[in-house]
Amino acid sequence: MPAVRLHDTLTGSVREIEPIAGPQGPVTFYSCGPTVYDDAHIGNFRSFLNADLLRRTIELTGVPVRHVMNITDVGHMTDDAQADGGGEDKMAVAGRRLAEAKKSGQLPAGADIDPSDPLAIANFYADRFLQDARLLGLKVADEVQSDPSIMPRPTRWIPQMIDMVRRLIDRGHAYVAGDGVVYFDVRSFPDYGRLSGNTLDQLREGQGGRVSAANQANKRHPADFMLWKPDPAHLMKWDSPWGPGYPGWHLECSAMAAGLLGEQIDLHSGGEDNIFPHHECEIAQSRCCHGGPAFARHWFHTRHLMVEGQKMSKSKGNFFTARDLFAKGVTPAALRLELVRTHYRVNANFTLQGLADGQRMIDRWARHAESLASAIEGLRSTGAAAAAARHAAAASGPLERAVEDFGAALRDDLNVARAIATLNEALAKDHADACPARELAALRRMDTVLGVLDRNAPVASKASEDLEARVTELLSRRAAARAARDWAASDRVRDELQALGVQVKDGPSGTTWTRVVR
RNA sequence: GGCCGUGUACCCAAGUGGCCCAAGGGAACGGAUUGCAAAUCCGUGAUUCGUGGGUUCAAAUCCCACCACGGCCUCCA
Repeated sequence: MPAVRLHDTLTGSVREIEPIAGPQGPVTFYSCGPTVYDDAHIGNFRSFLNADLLRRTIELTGVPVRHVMNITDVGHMTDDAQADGGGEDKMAVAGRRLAEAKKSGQLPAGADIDPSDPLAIANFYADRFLQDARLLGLKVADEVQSDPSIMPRPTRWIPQMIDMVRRLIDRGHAYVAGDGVVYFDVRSFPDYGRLSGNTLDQLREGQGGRVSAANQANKRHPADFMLWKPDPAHLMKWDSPWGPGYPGWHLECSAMAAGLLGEQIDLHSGGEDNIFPHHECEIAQSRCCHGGPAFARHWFHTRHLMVEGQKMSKSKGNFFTARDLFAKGVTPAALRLELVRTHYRVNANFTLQGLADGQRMIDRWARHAESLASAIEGLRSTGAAAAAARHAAAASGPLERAVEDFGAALRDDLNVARAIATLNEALAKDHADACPARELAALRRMDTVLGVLDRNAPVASKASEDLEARVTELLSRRAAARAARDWAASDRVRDELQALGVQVKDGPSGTTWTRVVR
């Protein structure tokens, strides 16, 4: 099967993925994962899910992927902007927030953690992230259960980071400044700026409004970034040749990618905001430490997610977490599709309407899967050997024929919209003569990438159970009214259900209901 | 100031020189169905691609200018 063609941020070109290990793979793929000071929001998940979509697309071509995603549990500083570390430790901020939540009884049941223990805070949010990620079908979050190394935590990689700092100093790419901080010397790496376009002569000191001249005094160049900060007062600290302190925040990915995947890797992903400075700095560190022509062969960056046409940011407070939406009755399938259906190199606009649009599409796919399954079951139970033989000999059905185009669309730089259109077109075609087993297999194969058929149900919770009980009670009242042909009473109950956000459907085989997302 | 991305129907969105009087989904509308609905199924739906020029036999697709929106330039996915 042809290889996946993918855009690469570094060269700006679309190229085939050619695994370092050879055409049979595996493809080595490192994704910048979440920080665990708080719950991940849907913008984070757009980036993680696009990485997941990429790895599933590669796997669809028959090439295995070794996908690593870190979980950043080191408490970095709120004012990392100052590059030499400043402000407050984010883990401490999270701890204070948790302590307050604990006091007011807002902590979820069973979450009895010590808000002064940074690792406990990190683990608390990491567990919640993994729950969300599994619901959304992030494959790496499933794999981590049998292979913990696949989602590494930087707090367990400090020796490797220290080793990298030492090597960078030895090779003349880093120095200890007057304030005792170890900095990377950007002028020692001529390619600095190639990824982001922020070359040293173009970089404007403090253009982001966050770097003050005073904090630059100790550095040889304003763009020099911190590798190790000695700070005995820091919440999390480790011994090092430069005194007890903590590592710079770019270092963890360089160390873990090299340790788990190799000094050179095939793919590296992150959100677009990671391009600079994070990935620019990673490239500098990794290449200067390990040598070699490249760090990652392909850089894969997902653009930001807007919400209802507005920029989403923590400060604006217009962001949703995955859990917020699950609590509203949004299915993981709908959220997954909504976050992945817009091409990764375009800003996506997240809307409740879009979520509903996608849900209808998924429901149609799911109905087809069910009807195919029951057709198979029907043939089996009637022992229709003749029909089975006819099906086996039948020409390919519409879904089976769509698989190739579906895959081709995805292989073309992840053209999800075209892939979905291919599927929808096939579904609208007549498949009366097609073999249901082969058709279902084809649909399932396409779903190995989309990943929606098996997560198309609302997430159960205490609230959803309460709602269900209430709805069941109202529905039986309505059924009684309908049996008595008391339409007025029946409609009153339906209005009541509507007020609860429940849509009633009377079908030939009884009444069903769904939650309306508002 | 530098780097980058986007502008296609009411909404989301594909299309990157002829197969485009432009895919797919949703909404809307019409029909079937229904106690009435919802859901479902069938059908309708842009002679036009931010604006203005240009190149070409041929442009949504290439070039120029302009307008608008978004991202990054050391917190951020």
